[in-house]
Amino acid sequence: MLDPRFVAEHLDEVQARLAQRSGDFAAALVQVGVLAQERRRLITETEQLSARRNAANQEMAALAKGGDKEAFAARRDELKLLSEKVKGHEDLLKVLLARFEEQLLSLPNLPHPGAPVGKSEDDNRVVREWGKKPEFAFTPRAHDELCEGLLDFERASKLSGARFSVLWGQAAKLERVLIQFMLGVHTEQHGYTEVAVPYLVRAAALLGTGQLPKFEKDLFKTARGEEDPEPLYLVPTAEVPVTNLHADEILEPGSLPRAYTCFSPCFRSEAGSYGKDVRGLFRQHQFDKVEIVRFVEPSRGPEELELLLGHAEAILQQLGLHYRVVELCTGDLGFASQKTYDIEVWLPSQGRYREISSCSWFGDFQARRASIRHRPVAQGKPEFVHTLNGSGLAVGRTLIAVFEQYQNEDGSVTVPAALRPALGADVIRARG
RNA sequence: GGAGGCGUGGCCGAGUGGUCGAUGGCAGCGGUUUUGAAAACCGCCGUGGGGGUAACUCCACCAGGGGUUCGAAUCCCUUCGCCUCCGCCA
Repeated sequence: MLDPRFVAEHLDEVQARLAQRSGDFAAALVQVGVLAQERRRLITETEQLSARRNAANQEMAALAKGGDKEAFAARRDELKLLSEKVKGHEDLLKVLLARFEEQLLSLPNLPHPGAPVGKSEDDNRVVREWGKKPEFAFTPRAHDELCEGLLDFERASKLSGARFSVLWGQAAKLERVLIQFMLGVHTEQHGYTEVAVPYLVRAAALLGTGQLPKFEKDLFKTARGEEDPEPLYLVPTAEVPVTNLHADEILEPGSLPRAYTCFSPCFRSEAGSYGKDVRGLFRQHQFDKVEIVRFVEPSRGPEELELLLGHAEAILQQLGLHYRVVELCTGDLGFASQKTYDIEVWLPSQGRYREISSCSWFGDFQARRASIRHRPVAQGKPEFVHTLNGSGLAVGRTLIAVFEQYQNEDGSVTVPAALRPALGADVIRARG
């Protein structure tokens, strides 16, 4: 959520910066401006009335002690009216505050001033490339044509429909080994604390990270019985439970930065992506991901993003996978993010780079929504932290990249050196 | 699922419906004392919001929501959470 005060006092600037995003927020902003003024007026009025009532009630206490019944009764009738007036104002204020917050929650984060301005992913800025495109003496195949029999979409469809997968044998094991490898690197080399969290969360958690209220259609929602007053949602990313670990907390001085890594399956309805990436593992309703999340001091935001990005890149480097880093332009930025780097891995069968990680700096946008604060100095005022997160990495897509970049002419796949001991094999072959 | 109990500030723990945002203790912070430390003593020590350059001031919050009342931490209803006993169970 944006700072309500800042928005109210800098409507033009906010309008200009949001205009760089995709989507139209002009109308919502006008609403916010009007509501902000109305809010201030109503608060002042309500509080003045309450102050009057409070003072009068103290006189009542004295009268009650004094025992002057007539004066007490007369005053009481008068005060009843005042009390009702206060209640009326409080009700109005409650409604207005709810509307104000609703509008604010619908606004995305302001793009960072340094972010490249653009409309779509074509305007993203390439930051760097790492490694070399693998050369093949044959036409490279798509991942779902390699190691035949290990990736089973027919049976997945029987169980759950489209966009699910079943992995057999060495593919299943590779998935597990990749997870283990990634968690190992982040905990042992990058100083992250591993955490295991629930995969079903309340709406409040999704509100905190920004998936709700706007993107409910992208989520899987569960319900206990016909009418569930508090439905739970399947997590679309571990970002949600992990970031919200510190919701409604004030972290004591010296406790930042905090760095957590978490494996989780991720569930996404992929509404609106019909016809996109329908083949193979690339876009699934359920996929595995290792996430890295950082809670940091606001002044450290920029360096922390570079650090986090480096941690995600390290996985690809240790696997020897060719990739590039792009900085998202303002039009391609996610709802909650102010600055994002995507890591795109090279897929020989498609002849292009595809997203395998997204590393974002949210400023205090999520911290404000989830109320995650820290105390910079003992006895000092709490302030919002900055949150960052990134995929480190999407496991299924890493499996795709390994398959494709390490493929052999006979359809087998050479195992990257870093994974050989854990996998217990140098080559993965078609199912016998 | 059945029966009972409990939810107060970082923690513990008071609080006959009327200056209670809340006594007290612990922890924390600052200071005095000390060669140093401990102890002792003094002071500070919740969050959000409104107004003000500021000093400061006002409002709200005693699990959440609703109600009674001139007035609610205190009474009533309700939801949630925790604990104990019984049942069921991976």
